[in-house]
Amino acid sequence: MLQTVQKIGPVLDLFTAQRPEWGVSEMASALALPRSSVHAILSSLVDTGLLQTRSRGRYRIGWRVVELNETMRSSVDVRTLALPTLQALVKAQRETAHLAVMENGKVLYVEKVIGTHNLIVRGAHVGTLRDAHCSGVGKVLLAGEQPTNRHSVLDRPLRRLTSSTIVDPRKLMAELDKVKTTGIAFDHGETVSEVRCVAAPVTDELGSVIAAISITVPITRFPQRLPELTAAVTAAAHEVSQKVAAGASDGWSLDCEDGFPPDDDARRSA
Amino acid sequence: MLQTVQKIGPVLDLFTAQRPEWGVSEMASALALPRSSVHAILSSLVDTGLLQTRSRGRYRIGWRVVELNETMRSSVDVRTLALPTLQALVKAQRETAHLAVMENGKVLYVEKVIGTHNLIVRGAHVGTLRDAHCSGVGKVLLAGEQPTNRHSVLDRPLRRLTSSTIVDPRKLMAELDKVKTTGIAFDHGETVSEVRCVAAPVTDELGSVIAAISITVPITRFPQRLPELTAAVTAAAHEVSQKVAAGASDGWSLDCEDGFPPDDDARRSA
DNA sequence: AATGCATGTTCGACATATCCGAATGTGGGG
DNA sequence: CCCCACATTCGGATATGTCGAACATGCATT
Repeated sequence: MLQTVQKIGPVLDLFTAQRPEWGVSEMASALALPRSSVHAILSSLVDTGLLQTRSRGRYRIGWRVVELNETMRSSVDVRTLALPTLQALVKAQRETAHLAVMENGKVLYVEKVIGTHNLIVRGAHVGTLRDAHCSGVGKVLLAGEQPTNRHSVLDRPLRRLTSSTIVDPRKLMAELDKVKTTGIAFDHGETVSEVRCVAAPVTDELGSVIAAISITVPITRFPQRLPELTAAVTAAAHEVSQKVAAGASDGWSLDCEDGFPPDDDARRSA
Repeated sequence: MLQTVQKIGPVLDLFTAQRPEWGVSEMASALALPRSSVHAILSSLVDTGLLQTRSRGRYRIGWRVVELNETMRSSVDVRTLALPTLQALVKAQRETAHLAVMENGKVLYVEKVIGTHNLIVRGAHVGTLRDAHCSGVGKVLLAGEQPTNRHSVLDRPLRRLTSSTIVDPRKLMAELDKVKTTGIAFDHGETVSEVRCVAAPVTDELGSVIAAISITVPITRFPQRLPELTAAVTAAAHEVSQKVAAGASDGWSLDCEDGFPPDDDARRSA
């Protein structure tokens, strides 16, 4: 493993919406590294385009990220495939829907369609990583993991967020088994007391769980809507799973046409 | 400079919409490197989250990119600020609009709103890098560069795409000066013969050109709409520039609220 | 204006992580 | 069942990153 490359992880972690711009010294003290070392990392990242430096000595995320993000979208991508389904789901149910994937033992929200009915559920922005044990999507994704990977989450202490949060590993394991067999997970206020949610797994052509769809409602509307939401989320998840299995046989074929040569040549300059 | 980090540039370049997935051997031959070296790079990138490996030995772009992209958007970002303006522009003019920035001497399209009127202008996808000398946005961005940086583009041969393409550096330099003074650039079929376009610069609070807005029309509709489009694009560019200058003093302030602790802790696992 | 400080950037010798050929796993097809 | 292609691991020669200290640069204060 290239330890030098691994060093960029903690560096990239520092760039957040709250603090999108960093200087060398600030970052050096944040990472407890010498200024010169941080400078080396940052300037190398600028060179690759992952970072950029508009004003002298101030570093922010670079446009290469936009490029990669777009590449990811236009190749087969759960987000792209799921978005129409999510929108239909939200239109029909009028509640906020999420699409999430597992990222290193945590839940990463990758798409979100806000319900016409309400605007709640802040704190689950696209791009945020959250604990997996206390949400509908989290339990769906955990249930779909190999037992080995489950343990990597279950072995460390489960943080309590509300009185309903499952903090006992044995109880959580039992819950996950139930989710695995029923194909549906609920969040009975395990993250935020007043919020309920229903989640279902998106699978690939081999049946592995690759993502989760959820729909979120305030506790007040939950009981009477439970059956309908469960059906709708399950249906949506199945629909997306089928699209995933169907594969990328869509219209991404021809991109570069007349007047725009392939342009594989020198992108980097002196 | 960390040469090890620089090595990831060419690797990331390989991931395209056409070929979003790579194995070690394919990439080793594409890069003319030993398999073991490529493997080291790839597995390190997986570790940072920039890549992921769903099926064994197959590498694709990782979710970290989504995270960074979203961070970029939610911090002050030309795209976010410009989008409403672009949409209004498109709605009023019914023609396709683009937002582009300069990336290493090339034009990078970062936002695009398709006109209700037509669906032309393929080949300028969000995320694509194009030559700067032959488009409206390119000339606007070049005109806004420091003379030094201008040269890095002007010094290498200017590729001819149509009969109207400016390939003489002296003529281009004159054109850029005109653009600089008038604050508007045109593309008279310099990229694709049948396509005309009007572009204007977006500036930051210091007056530096940081992006360009353009509106694109087929040659048939160009003459009679020229004055109107020029005015509209100029107005839109000014509007976005003011938003940029106004800064991030919007609503990005509070993100994490109850039930969602900051979560700066261990994201990486063993 | 001039001075000082804080921060970004460069340099070079030492320590160490990377490189790459070869050996070892691993999965799929004949 | 065997074989092949590919991904992955291993280890010693060597190129590479590290970090303190010097240098440069921009900003704020006197």
